[in-house]
Amino acid sequence: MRIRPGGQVTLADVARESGVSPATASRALHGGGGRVVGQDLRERIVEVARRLHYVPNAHAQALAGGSTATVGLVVHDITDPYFAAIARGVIAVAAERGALVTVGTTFRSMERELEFVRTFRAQRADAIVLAGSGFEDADYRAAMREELDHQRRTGGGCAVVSEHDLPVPTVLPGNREGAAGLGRALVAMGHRRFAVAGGPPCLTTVRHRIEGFLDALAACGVPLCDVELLDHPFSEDGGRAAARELLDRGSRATALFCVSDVMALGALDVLAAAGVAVPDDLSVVGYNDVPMMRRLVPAVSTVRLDLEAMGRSAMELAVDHGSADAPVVRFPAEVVLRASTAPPAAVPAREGGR
Amino acid sequence: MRIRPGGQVTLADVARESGVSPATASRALHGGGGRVVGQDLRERIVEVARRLHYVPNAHAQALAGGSTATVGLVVHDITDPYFAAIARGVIAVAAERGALVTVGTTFRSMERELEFVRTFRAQRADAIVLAGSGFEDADYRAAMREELDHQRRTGGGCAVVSEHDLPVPTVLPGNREGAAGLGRALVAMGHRRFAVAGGPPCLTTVRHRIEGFLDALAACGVPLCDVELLDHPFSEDGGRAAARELLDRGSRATALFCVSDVMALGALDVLAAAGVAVPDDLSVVGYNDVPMMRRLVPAVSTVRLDLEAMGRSAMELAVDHGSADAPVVRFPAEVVLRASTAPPAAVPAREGGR
DNA sequence: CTGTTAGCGCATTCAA
DNA sequence: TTGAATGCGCTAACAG
Repeated sequence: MRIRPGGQVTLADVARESGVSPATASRALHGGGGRVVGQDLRERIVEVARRLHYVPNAHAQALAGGSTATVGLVVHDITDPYFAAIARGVIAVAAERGALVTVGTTFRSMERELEFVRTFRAQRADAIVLAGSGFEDADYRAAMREELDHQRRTGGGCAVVSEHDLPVPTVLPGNREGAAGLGRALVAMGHRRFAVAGGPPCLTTVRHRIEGFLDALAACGVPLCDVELLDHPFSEDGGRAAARELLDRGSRATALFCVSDVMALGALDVLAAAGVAVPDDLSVVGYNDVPMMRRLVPAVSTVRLDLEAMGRSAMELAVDHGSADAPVVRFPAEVVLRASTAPPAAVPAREGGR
Repeated sequence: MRIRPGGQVTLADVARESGVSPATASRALHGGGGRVVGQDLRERIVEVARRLHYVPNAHAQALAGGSTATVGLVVHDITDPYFAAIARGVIAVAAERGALVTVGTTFRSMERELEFVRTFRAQRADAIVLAGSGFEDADYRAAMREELDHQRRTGGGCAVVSEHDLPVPTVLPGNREGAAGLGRALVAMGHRRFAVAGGPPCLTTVRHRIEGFLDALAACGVPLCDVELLDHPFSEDGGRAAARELLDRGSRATALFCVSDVMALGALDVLAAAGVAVPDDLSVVGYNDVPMMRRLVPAVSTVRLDLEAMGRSAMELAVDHGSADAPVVRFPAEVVLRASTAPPAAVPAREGGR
């Protein structure tokens, strides 16, 4: 970025122009230190500041010991409605507390994620919130742990959303349980052959959802060897790729579990283009219940998470907890069955199934 | 926010521990000033810094004359896909240039918008981008003009998306033309009686779209007194309210123009619940072509704007232009007719209409 | 190549 | 109530 030339109006300018000392100007403008400035004097100073368009230098203020009133939020992709909803919650609480939110977008890169945390630490953010899924990587985890550790040790707050396996305040969405509930619901409907469109297993969220789903199937007596695992990016395009793979390999699955709504969106696109009828030929489910899912035709079955509340909770945990404790707040997941799921054609809705 | 207790590891600590001067440590760690530090010495210092978990204080760096590599982005609502798309463009370009983006969410309050700009100025942001519509308010405009003026005068960049009538770099989406094209298309289809679900006319974007639409209708000979103006908030809920008003007053309109897709979404919800068939009973159109519109059933006719490109362009304008010039980059709007629009039932698709 | 000196703009001790 | 002095952590001159 460009170097900024001088030309700023400083507190000293305001003080000189008002005929007072910088200290007095500072007190008049920001009322610090419990000290009070004479009514008329203050008014005069404020007036001069306005006339000069004085804007305090936030860096100087921070450096001189004041608070930065800044919160760093790390997300994978701000255009993903999942993160948008969480961000909304975080921003709302931050606003209530007079803090500004800085959003860092990592596009799912571990290096970038660490880099953002370091940058936020450099900015001395009052709190750092990690909204994205953690990675299944020992080095990453150790590095992140150290960063957050120091963040807290130096008086800053932090919180993570999703399982990161880090000793910091954590907001835990029901991933295993929700996916398990979905699995049971599908089995109860009569499905026996499944495909799972999963993101990369290095994402903890992905792994948990898949495990929860498979565990439930196994518990219901479904042979897991019949489950096709489609491993693709955790994105709309990834969903598209998964659906294409499904089609290409001539899958016999009657139900497709996409580990996120966004992936389901992509998959549905490809399926529609290929003439696959949902749910008649194939039932499709997603995860998160972002607002769009209920409006599609057919409306998409999914698992509801109160994303905005999770964001709010994360922000609150981040600012309200010292380095001592690391509370965990769990958010329940609720299976929402809609029109994109139906008993498989081969197994009419006969009672009892099997 | 909480005050941050001390405990930070400083450059001085690293220097002392390494047995060198702070200046040397600074150079070794950040390689500034063209000066070079001896290979082995540097390595030792870097090692010490790592061991101590040294994180430079960004405020001190900024204060001492370095760049802040920070960009402030002001939006009305980050969960609105319109802004999410623009933000994505802004973030992408900022990332290319090594800058971090700070997002401020105003929820359409003029005061908050000004407050964010002041805050970004206080943070000495390298650039400030206003992504939301401007307001039709002389005081607001004058205040914003002064703020941005000073931002630029002090070496910072800035840019606005949408008509703000400010002498700064501007990205202009086709609002009047797009809305006019929509109006003509609807008239060509045979529609004569219209309703317009508009946001508050104090938003410049809203006013331009409505004016463009009405002008086109007038040019086509449609009596404007037959156009019902529904004035509601510029949001999904506003769209809902507009549709309810339409229903309540027993409107005879055959086509509903919603000034944004998000409003159209809300309106469609209410219409569906009320049993109004789209497009058979009522044609509905939106604006912006956010990704969801093409997936709804019926797919929604709208006006396409390349939002992400607009965001990219704004960011580029902001950093590449000094206070001298204020270029205007126009982005074309393209009418996209889909299934939510059809000739009105009363006027079968007879050639020529009228 | 490295150390020394001097501020960046502000809030906050202290003294008056 | 106000003013003077100090230092936050760092970088950018200058010397050496």
